[in-house]
Amino acid sequence: MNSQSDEIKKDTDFINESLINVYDSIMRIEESEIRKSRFKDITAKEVHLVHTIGLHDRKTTSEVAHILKLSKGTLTANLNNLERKGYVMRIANQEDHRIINLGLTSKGRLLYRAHDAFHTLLVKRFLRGFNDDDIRLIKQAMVNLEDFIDEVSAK
Amino acid sequence: MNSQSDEIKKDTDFINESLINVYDSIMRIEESEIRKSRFKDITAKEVHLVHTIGLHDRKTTSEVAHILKLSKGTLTANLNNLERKGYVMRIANQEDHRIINLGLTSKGRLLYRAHDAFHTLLVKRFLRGFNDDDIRLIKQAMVNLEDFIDEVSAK
DNA sequence: GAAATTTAGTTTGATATTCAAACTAAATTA
DNA sequence: TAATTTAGTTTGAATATCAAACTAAATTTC
Repeated sequence: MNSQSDEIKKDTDFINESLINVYDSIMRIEESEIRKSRFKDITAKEVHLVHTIGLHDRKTTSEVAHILKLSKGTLTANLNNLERKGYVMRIANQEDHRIINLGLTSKGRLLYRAHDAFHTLLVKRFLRGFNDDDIRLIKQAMVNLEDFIDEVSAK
Repeated sequence: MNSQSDEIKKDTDFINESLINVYDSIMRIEESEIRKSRFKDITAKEVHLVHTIGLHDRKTTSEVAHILKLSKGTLTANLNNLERKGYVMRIANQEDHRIINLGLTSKGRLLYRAHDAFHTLLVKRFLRGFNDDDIRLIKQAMVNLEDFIDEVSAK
């Protein structure tokens, strides 16, 4: 093996370890940043749930449970907490009285935007120094990863 | 805003959502793949711990707890499970009888390698179709991300 | 159109995970 | 040698999770 391919092996190994390490750190930072702000009663998991509800406005409880791959019972418990803390609202569905649609309160939307701003900053730094072609290339790598995930999930 | 920068905004938004989505999926897939193999009694968290112990052989319990950012009590509980299942061993330290060094059993090393093989495949697919320059570029993006994480963690 | 079935969400009961603080035993320092 | 520090475990409390039982509403079947 020559030094050129050694170099590339080192790069792929680095990418491998990085992919493993990065997420835990992001979750931890997200929680600590959010707790420095006015949202002191929120965990990383709860931010994630608020993000999902904000992204999928007025979806039903079952739909959100499916998106997050949580059981309906677990989601009910989480919703109780987030409703009590004033971030999420349950909206009775007028057509079908079995259905509860979910939405964010104005406090919930504030949290959503604060979290979104943090992520925008994160991605800005992730892509720092890259031109448009580079960004397309990195996007393609993420598409590859999602394709792989879909493939393995489907089989 | 012109259509060119619209395009790039869409790419960065995609990368943003992707970064959030991908990890959960990877954890889920890892667990389901590992459970299809001969290691049916293992959770994703436990694979992660086995990976860490494999990577940092013969480290002390406190060192591993620090690496994983777990309390010592939590690690003790996890070690009890993994020792019972036969993946991890506690090795009494001869110089200092307070210290327990951690290592993998041969079954643990098998799991370590199976998990590693899965990750190698994952990264291979992540980098599919890219040349050496592209890979260096993607590595740089991961370095950017780790730098950002370090920066925010430090402050 | 009443009875049976299905669906949406909640409640319940059991199990897992985690942490901080108290604790034990060993090593180091005074 | 006594006091302190260190490494790891135990304990007790708080959370999170799931599957299964349950309730109420809607749909289907006869």
